[in-house]
Amino acid sequence: MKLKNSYFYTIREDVKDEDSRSGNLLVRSGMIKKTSAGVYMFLPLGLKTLEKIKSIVKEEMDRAGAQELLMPSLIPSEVYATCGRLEAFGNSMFHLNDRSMHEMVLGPTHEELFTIAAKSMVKSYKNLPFTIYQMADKFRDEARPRYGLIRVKEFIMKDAYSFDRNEESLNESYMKMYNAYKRIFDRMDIDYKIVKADTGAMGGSLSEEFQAVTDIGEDILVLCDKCDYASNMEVSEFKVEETPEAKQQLELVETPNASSIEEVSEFLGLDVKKTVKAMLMNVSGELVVFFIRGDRELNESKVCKLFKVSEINFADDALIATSNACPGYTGPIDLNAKIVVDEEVLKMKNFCVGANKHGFHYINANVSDFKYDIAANISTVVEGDTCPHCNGKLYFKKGIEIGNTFKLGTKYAEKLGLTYLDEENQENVVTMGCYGIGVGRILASVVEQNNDDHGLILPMNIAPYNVAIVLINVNDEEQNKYANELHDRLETLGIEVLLDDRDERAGVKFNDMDLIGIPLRITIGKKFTDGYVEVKNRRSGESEDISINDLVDYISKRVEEEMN
RNA sequence: CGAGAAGUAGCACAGCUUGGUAGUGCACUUGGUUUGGGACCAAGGGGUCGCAGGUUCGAAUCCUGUCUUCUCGACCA
Repeated sequence: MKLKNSYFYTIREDVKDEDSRSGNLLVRSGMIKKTSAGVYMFLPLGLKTLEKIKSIVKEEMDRAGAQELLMPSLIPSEVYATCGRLEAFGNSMFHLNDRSMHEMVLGPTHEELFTIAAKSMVKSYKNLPFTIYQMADKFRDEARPRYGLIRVKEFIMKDAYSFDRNEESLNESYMKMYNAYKRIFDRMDIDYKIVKADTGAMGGSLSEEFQAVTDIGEDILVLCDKCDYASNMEVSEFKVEETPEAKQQLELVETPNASSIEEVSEFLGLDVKKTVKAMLMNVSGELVVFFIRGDRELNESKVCKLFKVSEINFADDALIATSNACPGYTGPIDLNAKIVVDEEVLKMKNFCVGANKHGFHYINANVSDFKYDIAANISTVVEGDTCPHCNGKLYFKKGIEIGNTFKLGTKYAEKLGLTYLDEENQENVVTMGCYGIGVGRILASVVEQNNDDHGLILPMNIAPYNVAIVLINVNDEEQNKYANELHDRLETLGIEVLLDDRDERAGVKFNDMDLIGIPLRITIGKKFTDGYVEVKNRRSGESEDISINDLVDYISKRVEEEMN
């Protein structure tokens, strides 16, 4: 590609519209342009980069034996109504009507359509297993688009779906995808973690997220400093230590004006970890009081799962008044409301709780001093907690979800009637898995993890071009001729090359090539008369003079070395 | 959806308080001097001041409404 007479521009300064490093660099390098909040154009350079990512994903999908197909984006609403997802998605789905007022939506994800497609072909156990996938636009009306390509309303997702006769076979299909995902992200040199995640409304048995580690990540990853335990904070476990302490006698103490946990622990001179706090919540209209250790937070997703609801809220005064709970001084002893205690509390000894009486707490309380309805794991991990698998300490990092693998089970197959006949002529429901990758998020993550003051630093297999040729003096006929020949020669060798033949100053060209992140740069300039050109590595900044006799071989070798 | 801020040339911004018909830097065009890390000089082109209404002899400026964008929160298979 030659820059003269092609679509190419860069922006010298940061734009104020972008709130992330990657968003800014992608806009400034002329790869993308925002059309409205959360919607972007992919310009030639950006599309080329995106296509590189897509082809790596496709290669690995095909290697894992998956077949590509393409689903429409425009879908009748009924399709989503069948599995109750019209409500589940709510207004994050785009709705529209066709001319005869049929209700349609723009697909936010495609479980239903893939299940319907599978029905056309699955009759017998002999047809299973198989995996199909697509690379297609998804539409989600995000409340708040953010961080460039990270959170957008329209995006390209690779979504794959596996179909198996049972859970055991699903495990095999799942592992194939899981390993394909590892290869994909390894090939792109992404710093990522695989974490256990919430199965949420999808209701499957296992969900794992592939999270690119970056500071603008929206998820909190819980990691162990000793073993490979990794989990999304939403579902993270931690080990609860039993305190080897003799039970002491329950005692009512006066705690005037000490209603918050901090105030109580300070007033009584107690470690916050020796206190238990109450969370008064409204669960489906009923008052439920949760008891957790004083320094922890209630984990909303754990609670939602426990009660099989989609949301919980704080209880209002009217609801609290249905019990003898006393906000600020609520405790489990003689409380007439539904009580849920955290499993951690079961192992605590001689702790402090509210006395359901204004200005009073109990100290030296123990589990045997009160009754409860449910004991469950309902609190959120904090940094420094003990790893549930070893004795390591847990620490946090932020991540961007770039991939998700999910054991769906039979939910969609059951509702949509996807069944097969087994060897005994018995009808069985197909077991499914689904596997997503956000292609744009990969690009954003790669940029977020690979940049410097000059711009992007793209890996060889993702960069839109492998090599940039900077022709310093376009008016030197000999050099101009050589540059064009070199460009053509490299192209015939299958190396993607960008020739900067614009009539610009050297500094402008250098800065532009740095900004768009081309891994190797050949500079044809003053040493050309001695038969040398300069080859510079974008990432290391190292450069060396190479004889034009060895140049093509040298470049081929360097490109091949860096290509994963 | 709740709270806050901002919309003026392709980009970044000034002007608004105190109304008088729009400016700076970068980018762009032409000429000249330059030429290995975002050159300099000179002359130019480009703007319904987000949109609609109101006040006024006169509105980028004051008032009302509306749209959009950004920030914080809620939401997020």
